[in-house]
Amino acid sequence: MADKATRQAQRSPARRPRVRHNVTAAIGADICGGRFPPGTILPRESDLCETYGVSRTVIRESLKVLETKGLVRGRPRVGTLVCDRAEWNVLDAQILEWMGPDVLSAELLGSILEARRTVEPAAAFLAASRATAQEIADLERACDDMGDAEGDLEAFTAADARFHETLLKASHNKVFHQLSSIIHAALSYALHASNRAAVKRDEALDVHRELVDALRLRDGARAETCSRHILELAARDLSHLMGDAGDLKTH
Amino acid sequence: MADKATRQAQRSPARRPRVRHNVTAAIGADICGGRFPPGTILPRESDLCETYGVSRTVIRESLKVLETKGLVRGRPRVGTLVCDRAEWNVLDAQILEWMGPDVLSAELLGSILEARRTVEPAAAFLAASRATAQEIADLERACDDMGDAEGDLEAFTAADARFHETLLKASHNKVFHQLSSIIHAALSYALHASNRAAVKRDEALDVHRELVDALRLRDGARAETCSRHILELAARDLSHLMGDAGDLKTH
DNA sequence: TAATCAACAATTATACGACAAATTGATGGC
DNA sequence: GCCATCAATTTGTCGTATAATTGTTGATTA
Repeated sequence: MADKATRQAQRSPARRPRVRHNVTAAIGADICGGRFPPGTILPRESDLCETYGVSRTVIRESLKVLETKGLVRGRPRVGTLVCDRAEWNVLDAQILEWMGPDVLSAELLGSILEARRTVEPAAAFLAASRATAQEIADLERACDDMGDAEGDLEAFTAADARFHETLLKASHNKVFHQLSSIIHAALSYALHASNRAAVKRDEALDVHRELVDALRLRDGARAETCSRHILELAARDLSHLMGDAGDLKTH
Repeated sequence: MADKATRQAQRSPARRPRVRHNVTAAIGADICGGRFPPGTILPRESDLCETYGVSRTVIRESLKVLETKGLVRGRPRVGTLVCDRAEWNVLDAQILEWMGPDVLSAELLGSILEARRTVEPAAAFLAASRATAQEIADLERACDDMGDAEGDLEAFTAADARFHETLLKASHNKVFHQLSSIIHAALSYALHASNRAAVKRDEALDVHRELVDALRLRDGARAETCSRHILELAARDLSHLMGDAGDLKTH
């Protein structure tokens, strides 16, 4: 998806009534992007009103939303404090989006990959016994879209993300399903930072299809193995991208 | 029209601490508790003002917060729609708290247990190589508190929750660390619904201590095994609590 | 008579101004 | 030099007004 008009919101002239939800994204992006570093107090609300060109009501609603995400903490008289990054809810899809591919730290990317290697194979195993026919069809459709993408890296990544999200959904585990956001973030990073070779994409696609086959046959063990294989490819991509910093290997 | 005298009477007696937080929790609890079932439109904002005795500003900020949690979705002219439970962010600590032990569905509890059995052993393995001395000391302290709790089930559960939260933190994986909330919820449920036998608590405590030993020796495999053992005990407790209906698989 | 479209109304979305509360820093007294 | 009191500043809350949006209803035409 196109990343909205996050910085358009700051640049808006004056009276533009179409900026209710975008102010939250603008402030959130400014915090995640480092314009308001953790530990600092951001400007008082009346100043933020002028900065973002909206009323204090909107500013306050936005700050309350950011507060629920653990990004800031408001205290009377002292102002709104930007929380430490450790307190940020990194499972929140919007925060990951605001951080963007450029700001995502190597540590966080490593954490996400580790989590995927833990969760996704388990989800694949569960999906083998629980996936509905519709979900399997959706997975196959995602594979087809990945194949049709050809040179379009963005379309390929979108289909890839849909595949993994559907897989988590097909595990019929509510906790796993909620973790889709981190996969979006991981793939989004890979999309922007990499030029994945076509060969590897083909290889990945083959394994994806094999996983769907395993699901259709209700073969949990094989589905789990396929998932591990997919993530191994992703891990290779990532470590290659990050200059093999070495922190990625689990064992 | 809001009765000004009444509101004055409310605020004058003592202090007026953080109206917004209470109102958000109240509406959230009413939604999670079933007073506003999914699919329904909740009363218009001016009515909510009277119901909860606050101004529309506070109501709107609360609704905005609930919207970010996926609980409701506001649309102009039509009102605020209560989203389906599938859209709720069940990883959110507050939502789990609002749902409470009575409302937590068997399906969600099963999902949480499944997720724990997937994540915690992996976290234990990682913690074996990454835990700091301070974290290991904290884990031991939690074990001691569990032992000191004796008959106090609440204190025991609190120490238990602190143990598992510290373990996830010691994995030094940001994603795992954020999942602490679901463990709190699971243990909170077990606390309110069960009368865990003292024998089992002793057995659990022994395994907890063994896990700390494994961490101290940097023995990842053994830590992982201990974690599995702990969760096996928890699973037995849970299935026993829920009338061994086998509800853990599906609905 | 039925279908399409336009005007209306109701409700949310946003804005603005005011006051209350609370915390912190300063200032004066002991 | 320390402590208590006061004032200032900023958030917290409130009330109302205006704009935007959409469901509804009624009219008009084929």
